[in-house]
Amino acid sequence: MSDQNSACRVRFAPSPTGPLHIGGVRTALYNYLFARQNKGTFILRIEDTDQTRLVPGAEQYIVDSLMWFGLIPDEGPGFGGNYGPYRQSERKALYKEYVYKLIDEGKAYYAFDTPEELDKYREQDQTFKYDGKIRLQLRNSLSMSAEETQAILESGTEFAIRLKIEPSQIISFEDSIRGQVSFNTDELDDKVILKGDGMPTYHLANIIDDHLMEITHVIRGEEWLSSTAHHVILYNYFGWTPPKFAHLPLILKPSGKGKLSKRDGAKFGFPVFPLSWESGEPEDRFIGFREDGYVHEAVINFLALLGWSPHSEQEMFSLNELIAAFHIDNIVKSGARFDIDKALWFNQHYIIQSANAELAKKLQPISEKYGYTKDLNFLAGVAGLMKERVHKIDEMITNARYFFEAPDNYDNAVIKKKFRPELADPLRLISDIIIKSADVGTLESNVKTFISETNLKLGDIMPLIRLAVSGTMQGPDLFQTIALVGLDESAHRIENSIEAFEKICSA
RNA sequence: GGCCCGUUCGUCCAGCGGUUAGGACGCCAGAUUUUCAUUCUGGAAACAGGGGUUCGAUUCCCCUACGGGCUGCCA
Repeated sequence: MSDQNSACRVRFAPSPTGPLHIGGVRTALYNYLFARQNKGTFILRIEDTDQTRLVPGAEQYIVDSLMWFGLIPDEGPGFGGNYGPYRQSERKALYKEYVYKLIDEGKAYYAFDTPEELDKYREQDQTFKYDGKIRLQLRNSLSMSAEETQAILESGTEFAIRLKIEPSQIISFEDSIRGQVSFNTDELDDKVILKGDGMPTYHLANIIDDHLMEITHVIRGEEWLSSTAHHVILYNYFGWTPPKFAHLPLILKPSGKGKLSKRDGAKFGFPVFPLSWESGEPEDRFIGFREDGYVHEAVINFLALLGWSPHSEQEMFSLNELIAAFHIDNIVKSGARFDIDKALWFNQHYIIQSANAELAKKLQPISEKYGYTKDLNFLAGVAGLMKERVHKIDEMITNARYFFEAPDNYDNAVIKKKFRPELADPLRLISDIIIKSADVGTLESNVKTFISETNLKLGDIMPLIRLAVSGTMQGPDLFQTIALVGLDESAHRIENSIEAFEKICSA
């Protein structure tokens, strides 16, 4: 139990630049599980240092998403806590104080090169890197005299502050998932740590906040592994002890290459965001798992197993079971392809497990979308009959429209195979029996008795009744279906179908 | 290009020197069922390649190949 730590504090630190990606949800989940298991603290920190990429509503979306999954932060904006503020934009002054300490100690320096100049260098040389080999040829406080630097600073020119990386040193750290990872500082560039607008970059803000918020374990995506060397250097420069790092494998596209991205949802036909998102821009609309008919338990279970293994044969985990079973050592090293079929399978399982009344509540807005006005009681009935034959909530309606309106067409192939003119009369009689039946039980026995007395086989007439009532051969128990549709309504549907059947057969 | 990380069935995971290489999703077949679905049973399906180390490598080391990430005054 190497990572057990009763005082552990972990954070989920998303950037509010758009809806929270499903990979981000998994990162949040692992952090949450780790915190809960160790009786630690799960912190939400909003990393909004890039003012240009800030998207209104994104922060709220992040919070809403976490709430939907039940991953409730112990500290964070709107959640309280003694280490705030939890929005980096509100901590701006704090970072400056630290950055100037670095300047004073010669561990960072002013850089006056404009972004445009740097772009030009990169255009000319693909391998351009702002580092110790080249910095004396560029415009910064290391290449200029103190007077010159002072003059530029006093002129009010915008400047950045860069981290000064010392040459030829080996920076290594222990990653809980990957083991020892090392970098040679010769490969590292002098990262900008304070931008022209006075905001820190991720690297600076991140380590200052993690230190000040007493974060003990940094559990984040693998895309941060490369820059961890810079972070370790920063910790060293400040004389702080770095937290433990764990870099999670990425979630990859189901096919093809690269990590799963926001556009992949539309491309592959499944959601990549927890909740639906709409910014106003027509191109910036995405359906969420919730709106697409997934239940949060399923998404969590699926995500938990994408990159982590319980080392047992157990597949189904509630959030509490995950808390008990989770362990960082069992996180997988390699990237995991996103497989929507598996998510669908989990979803089906959790839908079947759900109480009908619960499902009815989720069904109501969907049914209204289709113009149906049925009460929760009725919808619970639909849920009861449909839940074990759907993968998504909405399919309880889209695959069973016959509970809400009479079918407007029939499965012709079956009719042609099963219908004969002699069956018209029995169908009419059955229609009568249905109307006169008191409840499902008597309905079923009445109809079955009639069928055997008429010397018909169940297989001769049942498919036709089913078709008459629902239009399709796929569906729940016929008698229960009839009962829910309504005895009178079902009887009418059967009467009305006879003519249609005759027409189909003569065509 | 450079650096870092990775590589077991189509996919997600087990395996941590000696196994008939295991489970799950998906797929196929069968049973049950008035249909569909659920459920149950069975089946096909993998250690990237090459060198070492070892009595013995899927397991340890190296190389190659492939995949991924980073390489921004984005996070």
